[in-house]
Amino acid sequence: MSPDTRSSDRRRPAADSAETATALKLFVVLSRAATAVQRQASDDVARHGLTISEFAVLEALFHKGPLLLGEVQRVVLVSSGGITFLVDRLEGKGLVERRECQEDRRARYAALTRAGETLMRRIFPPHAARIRAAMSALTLAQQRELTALLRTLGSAADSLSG
Amino acid sequence: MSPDTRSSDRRRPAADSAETATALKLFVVLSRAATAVQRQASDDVARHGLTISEFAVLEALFHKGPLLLGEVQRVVLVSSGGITFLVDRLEGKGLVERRECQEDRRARYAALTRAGETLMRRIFPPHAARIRAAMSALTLAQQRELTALLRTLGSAADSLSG
DNA sequence: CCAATATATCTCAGTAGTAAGGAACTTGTG
DNA sequence: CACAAGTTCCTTACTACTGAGATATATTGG
Repeated sequence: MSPDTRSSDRRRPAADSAETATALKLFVVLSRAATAVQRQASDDVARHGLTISEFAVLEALFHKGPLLLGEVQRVVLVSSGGITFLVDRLEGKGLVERRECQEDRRARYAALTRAGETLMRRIFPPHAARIRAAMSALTLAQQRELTALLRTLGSAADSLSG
Repeated sequence: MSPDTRSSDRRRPAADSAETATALKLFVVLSRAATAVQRQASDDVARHGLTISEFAVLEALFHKGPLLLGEVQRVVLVSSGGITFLVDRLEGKGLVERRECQEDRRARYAALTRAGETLMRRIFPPHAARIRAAMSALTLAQQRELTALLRTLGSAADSLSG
């Protein structure tokens, strides 16, 4: 597509290896930054006996109301077996309940129980504040720029896999 | 420190919530981008029967030579039990071997075997090319900028945990 | 030198997840 | 209608870890 890549029999090894080195460095830094920020989130929710994935389910239901399990799965990005397991656990903790779906009897809703709703009202704001604190080494403008770059990168990488 | 945060009794809720929303969005986009890129890497090394973590160990030894297990652990960022398990597996595959350390008999080196060296010579270049492809939605300049922002973010978030 | 502490690896039990396949149900087609 | 194909969730078996504690060795201060 771009003029730089139209020919393949005359390569420029030096430029190629500079590109490779840049990409590899980015890969490492991206993984570490994500891990570091996730650890902040994880430490925070662990104080309430929750994992990040459990919290992500609660957060989706908190902000969007009852969702079909498949919808939750798409938000949380976990396998189908994983979402069953997650909702089982949250049901065991009394924070979430399954409800029937009239229109499609294969499907089930997940919904916050009253206890789940109460818990989220209490712990979501400080959790959000902790995420904000973790990001606060960057200015708002930098955070927006970073978000834009990561969105481009993420959707391009996603589309490579299907 | 900064002029905006010197006072705590007069807040600006609107600005606070804009900051929170930006930070939360960044958190989601960061996690997804990292997952998407890691999936590319993972799919690539899976063709050779390796996990990302196994490949990371091989790569460290390939580029730096024999390393103490603790040093490998710091590079790959897994628990102490995890590094033992990883090196066990790679030893089982004949790609890595443990060696004694004269100066400190508690410690052990991990080193590539000849088979490990051969394998890495063969699979590292196409792996690097795949990472480069996954990043190629961004220009080189954007990749460098992204790296700089992520480095800032990552080390700040790290220092919050100790 | 001895005791206390620190360090490096390993062991073991437990956990969060995946992947593949199956049961129940729905939808589309002849 | 009847049947094939698709979907929604669940089950099962497995995997890659983590975290706490054990073991062996090293270091430090008295």
